[in-house]
Amino acid sequence: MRRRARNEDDKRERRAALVAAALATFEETSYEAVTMTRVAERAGLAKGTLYLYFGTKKDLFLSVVEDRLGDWFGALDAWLATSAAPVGPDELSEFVAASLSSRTALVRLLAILHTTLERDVEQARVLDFKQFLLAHMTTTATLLERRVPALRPGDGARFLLRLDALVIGLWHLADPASPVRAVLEGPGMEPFVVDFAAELAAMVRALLAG
Amino acid sequence: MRRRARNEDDKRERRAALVAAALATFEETSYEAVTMTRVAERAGLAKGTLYLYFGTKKDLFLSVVEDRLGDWFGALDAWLATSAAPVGPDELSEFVAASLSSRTALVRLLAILHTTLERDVEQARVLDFKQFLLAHMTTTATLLERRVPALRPGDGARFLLRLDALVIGLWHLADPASPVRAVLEGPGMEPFVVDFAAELAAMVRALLAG
Amino acid sequence: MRRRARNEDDKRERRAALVAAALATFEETSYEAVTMTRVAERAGLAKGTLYLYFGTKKDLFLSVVEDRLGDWFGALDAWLATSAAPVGPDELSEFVAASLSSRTALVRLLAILHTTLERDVEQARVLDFKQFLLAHMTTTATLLERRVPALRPGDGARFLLRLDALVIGLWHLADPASPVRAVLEGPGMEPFVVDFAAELAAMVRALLAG
Amino acid sequence: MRRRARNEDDKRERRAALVAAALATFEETSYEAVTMTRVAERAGLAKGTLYLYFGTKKDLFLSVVEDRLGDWFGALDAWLATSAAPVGPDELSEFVAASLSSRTALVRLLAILHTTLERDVEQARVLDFKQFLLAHMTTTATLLERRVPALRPGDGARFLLRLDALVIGLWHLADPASPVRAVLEGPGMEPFVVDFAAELAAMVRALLAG
DNA sequence: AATGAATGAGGATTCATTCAT
DNA sequence: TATGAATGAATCCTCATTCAT
Repeated sequence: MRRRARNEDDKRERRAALVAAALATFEETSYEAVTMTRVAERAGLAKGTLYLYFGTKKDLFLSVVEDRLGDWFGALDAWLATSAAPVGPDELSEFVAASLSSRTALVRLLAILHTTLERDVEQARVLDFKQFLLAHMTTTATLLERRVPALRPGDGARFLLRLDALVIGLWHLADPASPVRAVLEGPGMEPFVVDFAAELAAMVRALLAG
Repeated sequence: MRRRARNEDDKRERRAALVAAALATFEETSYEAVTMTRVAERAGLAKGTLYLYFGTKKDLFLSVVEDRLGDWFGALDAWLATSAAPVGPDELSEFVAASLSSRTALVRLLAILHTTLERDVEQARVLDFKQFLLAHMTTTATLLERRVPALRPGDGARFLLRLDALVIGLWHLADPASPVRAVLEGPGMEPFVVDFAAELAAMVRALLAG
Repeated sequence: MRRRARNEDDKRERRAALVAAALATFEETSYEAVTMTRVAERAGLAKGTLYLYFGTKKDLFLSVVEDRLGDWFGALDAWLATSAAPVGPDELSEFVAASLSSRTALVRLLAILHTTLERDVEQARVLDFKQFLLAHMTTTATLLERRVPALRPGDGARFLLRLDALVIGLWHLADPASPVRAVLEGPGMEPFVVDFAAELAAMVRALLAG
Repeated sequence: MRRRARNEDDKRERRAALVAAALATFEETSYEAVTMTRVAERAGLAKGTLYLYFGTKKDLFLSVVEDRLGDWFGALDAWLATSAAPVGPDELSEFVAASLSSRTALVRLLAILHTTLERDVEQARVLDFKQFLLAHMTTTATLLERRVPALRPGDGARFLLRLDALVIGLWHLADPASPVRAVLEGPGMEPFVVDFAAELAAMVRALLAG
């Protein structure tokens, strides 16, 4: 038996370790392939213990999303806070595309967030999650509206939501299953091949321009 | 035993009946909830007979997608062929949003196409499906480029692909699971509420403008 | 539609063609993997036609056994009829082992004859099969008793039956499934490796001597 | 819910109970007719619990074989260890035939071991099984070589393997399906009727003599 | 707090055989 | 005779979650 987590700090640490274990396993495989047993083992704990910290698998993964999303919001906020100079559509779209392309796990999670992770979850958990999102969105929206002239006051949150939609949709297209990938290598199939980063940048730019 | 489908016409008809049964069942429930047994029963045939026409559940549903997508492409093509007058971004985005909003089943299918229906399918089936798509896309792309000034030659196919991405992403946001829906009715959650048709129209317009 | 088999000769020919198709398919795969559809296709006929000639899959395969067994009995009889000189245990066991080793299909069929082919078959079909066997056994037994001094009058049939047992048992040991084969290649596993021909010859010799 | 098996002893006991349930069900029916559900029910456990102890149906039945084979090896070893007097071929063959005739389940399992139970199994499981066999064979072979003059040093293992072949082959002949049994009761069919115990004893004797 | 044994729902698929044409 | 469309039975296994200890 592992050392017991008596105080709040210990618990927080243990939660973080479990989230990290879930993330690492997810990065190697897929959401379906991640079993609660594997996560617990990876964290060096028993399955039952995992359930002391996260009530369900979806609860756990919503926490993984919070973790990764927090990381990304943090990076974006930091970037926006670097200076006070106006940020053009090109600059913003490039940063967004690059910062997301290098965070594959986050993108993959967003692609299943609404269809899988948010289904059949306790309403209270959803509330927590949405409030977490809301807090980050509000902060970042404000920063965006301040630095990006293309975004008028009140457009920040909408921009982030639309970005979410673009990320989800483009990832679906850009990440074909292996038999599909094989087919798309054939002649004439070029129209179906999507470069996630490039296309995301282009569409974000168009959005800011349009 | 049902009357036998001897000639090609009978068979085509029976295939169509099975696709219709699958579609109807899907419209009432979800992809997971559709069992091959239910589909067969609904069509008044034995399960084995269903497998005579469609090798797997995914094969069946790819055919449903082809059916619904063909229907939508047909509607779009017909609309584009109505006159020869230039079609503006507003007009096009409105038509697209309206034609898709009234085709919920199609949109729901697109939202799971790449993540579910195209996974673990025979490569040959994927090839058929993609060629079907390609044929429609090519036709429609040509019509679009002819009628829509905002689309320059060669932009038609890309437009359709980006539209696919938008549809998928926006549907994910616009169709929350019921506990999520409940949460989104709370105060301050307005930023998360997405009106599929309106948002799709807006983003398509932006895309054509940008 | 294939030319109809009107007279008895045509029918016999067609039966033979179907047996040959079943045998060829069996040689390439396994009993389970042989489907009635494949056999019919291979013979250039429809499945329904196959059922005009053989009531069940087991009926078909019993006929394949009759065919292959007839061939082997013929070879043995011919060998025994070559001269009138006494045949020693070594000679006989060598011939038996060699003639069976070169007839893999027959051996594989014998290995599943009693457990699979003879289960759930019409009694009438079994009677036919056994009478076919009996006729051959009687003939060959007589020849054996005449030429092989080690076999006293009345021992021929029993010898053939014991040979059947040996063939079945040794084939089971000599033909491991692939994961077993892999394990048997490991150190210390030599006792489990069986050379069908050699072991059969040895055991037949022992039987004639004992 | 059944009392939980916490320590190793409890688990061993539970494994044994499941093996016993499988064996009992097999004795009443056939391998195919034994469903995992029935075995679990018989043991008073849930299906999932059964899979906690045995990964697959074949894994379970290989354990049943180990159980029954261990029992038989034990009986043989005990018999061989009774005294130090030389054991003649007649004595040995009688004991072998009798000990196996009274262990129908074991014989039936051996008859399907190589064709069914050892097919499509994890290589690791096969390795375990073969090592179990090897251990018993080695022990018993040594005892045999010590007590049975007819077996020279090094002949013990081969004897056991040949015995396996005889058991398998003879059981196939001695246990006809019911329509076959009916046919064999007819006139002239006596050559096909096999008395397992008698024939096994005779062939073992011949083997030791030859 | 920690453990890990126990639970049990849930569905696609194959193919021998039949029989309407 | 020939065809091939229609039939339908039958079962293993996974893994999130619970709860006794």
